[in-house]
Amino acid sequence: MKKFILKKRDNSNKNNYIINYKKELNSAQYDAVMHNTGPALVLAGAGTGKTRTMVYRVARLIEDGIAPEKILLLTFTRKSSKEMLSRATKLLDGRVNKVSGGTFHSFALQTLKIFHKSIGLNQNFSLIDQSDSEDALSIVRTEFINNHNKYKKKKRFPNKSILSAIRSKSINKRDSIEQIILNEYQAFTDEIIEIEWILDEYSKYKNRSNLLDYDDLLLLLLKALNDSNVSDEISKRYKYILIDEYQDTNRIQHEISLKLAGREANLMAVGDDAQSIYSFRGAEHNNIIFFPKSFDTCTIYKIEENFRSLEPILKFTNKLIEESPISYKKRLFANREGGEKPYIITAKDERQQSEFITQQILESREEGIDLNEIAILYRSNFLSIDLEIELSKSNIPYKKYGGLKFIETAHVKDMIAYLKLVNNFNDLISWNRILGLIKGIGPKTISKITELVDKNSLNFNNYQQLLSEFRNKHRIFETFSMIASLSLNDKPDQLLEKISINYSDILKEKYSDSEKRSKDIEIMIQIASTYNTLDSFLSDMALDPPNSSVEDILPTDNESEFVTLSTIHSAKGLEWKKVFLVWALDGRLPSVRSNSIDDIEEERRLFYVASTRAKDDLFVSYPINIFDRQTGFVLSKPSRFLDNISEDLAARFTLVEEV
DNA sequence: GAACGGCTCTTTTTT
DNA sequence: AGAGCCGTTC
Repeated sequence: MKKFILKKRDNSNKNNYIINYKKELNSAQYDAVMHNTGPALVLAGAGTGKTRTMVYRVARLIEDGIAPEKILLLTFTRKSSKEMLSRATKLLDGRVNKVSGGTFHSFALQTLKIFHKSIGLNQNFSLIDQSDSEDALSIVRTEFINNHNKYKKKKRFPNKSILSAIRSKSINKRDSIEQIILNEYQAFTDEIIEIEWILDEYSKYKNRSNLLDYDDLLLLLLKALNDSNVSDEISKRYKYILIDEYQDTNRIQHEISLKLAGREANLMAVGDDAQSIYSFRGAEHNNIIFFPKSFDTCTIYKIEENFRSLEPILKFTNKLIEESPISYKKRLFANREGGEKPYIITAKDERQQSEFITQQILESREEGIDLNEIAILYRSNFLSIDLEIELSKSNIPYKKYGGLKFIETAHVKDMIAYLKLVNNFNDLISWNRILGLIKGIGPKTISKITELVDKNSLNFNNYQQLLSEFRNKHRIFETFSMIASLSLNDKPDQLLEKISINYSDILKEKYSDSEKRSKDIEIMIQIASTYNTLDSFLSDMALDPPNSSVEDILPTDNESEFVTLSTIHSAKGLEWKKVFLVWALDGRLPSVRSNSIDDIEEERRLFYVASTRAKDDLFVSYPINIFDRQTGFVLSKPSRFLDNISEDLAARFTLVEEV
């Protein structure tokens, strides 16, 4: 019989990596990158190279022979996932492109497409976005109110967006509707039964239409993962899981993460509890605290050296967050010395604030600073209006993030609705939208027609007989015959071309600015031409739509230099040399709508996220004497988060106009 | 009875 | 830009 001896494996080839990890990373980053198996939590403060660490870890795993498709990288937006992978590709090579991943929602979609059978999901489901979902809720709600006279006139019955928020929170926080109302919507504690009933009807409505909303994606993914066949298959597929922005995951995402990781639990969560800003979406910054407790052992890595900001900015932001009762105290220290203290600037009104910033940007341009290195950040979308006017006046090109997106404009949504019907004839939400475009057709007629669709008694052969009694029947017929002429086999851009021929009449009737809107549709067709299948186009439009606003959807390439205007939320993860945080006014940041201590603390973190975007210069400004309609108060105090900022941390100025 | 047009109000943040 | 309300029109 042969005798074996165990020979110690030679690990010295670890030094044969293509990438010199030791040299290119600091020791905290290096440790996280080299983390091998088992659960790990990486606490990486703002500007400490969190993305860099993830990029290097992906590369390192691949260099160690892990098949790239077995690495699952879950990120907060698809943009950040693309960015990470392209950076890792530059670092290593094309193998990186095979890494699996996306956002939780897009990953859920991919998985449900494969495993739909095991949870009894019809394959041809389509996705609806927030506003579609609210449309459906509104239909159900109106019907309910019409059937119950006592809600007709009197008091405030929750509107569609509140209903949507309640449902969404209940799913995302894994809590009952009743609990959510008792905890967060006390104004409606007397209507719990009614709300539950409406939300239940809404679910049925979606089921009949074969539609899934954002929350359903997560809920069904979790359901699928609870099937042991699915979860076994999944654990075979993905051996190493990395999750970014863990502080902004919610309870259901946490549960999904644990399921995905399976018994091996090669799960690395990365995040910073100081930057948790999505609690309105059910995000639970405590997830990051609970994370290690979900396992017997969990390695924790802290990365605290800040490479982004000059020291005075870091001192300022450290002070901002110092009073926050977050659990993991980090001490960020600066790698970059020099620079000036942040400016805190009082403007007498909004106009003056806009003019000042515009002037600063013009001066920066004179000094040779690239406009791409400048950002203006604000709490809420509508706070940018005056700035936009002023920037346009001075011919400063800008690109706006957050706010009304291309995909959310009425005409684009209309076009999408036609496409969805090609894919799914039972999509009642799209029928509602499309039929509503026809002149002479209102809610009553629509509900009669959709009822026929719902009963499966209407089709392309019999619509003329069934719908002949209606007023304006010819226009209804036109719509039907147009949709009938569309085929699933046509490419998305061809479909849109056909639709737009019919739609252009509607557009002209409905809008005074129809020319502008029909240009948008041309742009839409261009975007669609990069897709081969309707399904892929529609999925992307629901989960990964072009996220800048209408005007700058297509890079008007000759203008490659632009200032960024963004909500703080949309600025997450990004950085600029010069950052202007505007409207740092008590009542705007924190918003007057934030009341509880938790709300206020989240506003503080928002302030923190905004200021930590700055590399070299930070300007915090606020106008005073602003009348707030909601409260009836005049807002004239700077943000309370600036209260404890002493003169050695920031320099305060008042704008005075030169005479 | 159903749909329309014009008015005012209002705007946290997003997958 | 859009949503909701209300008086007017078909």
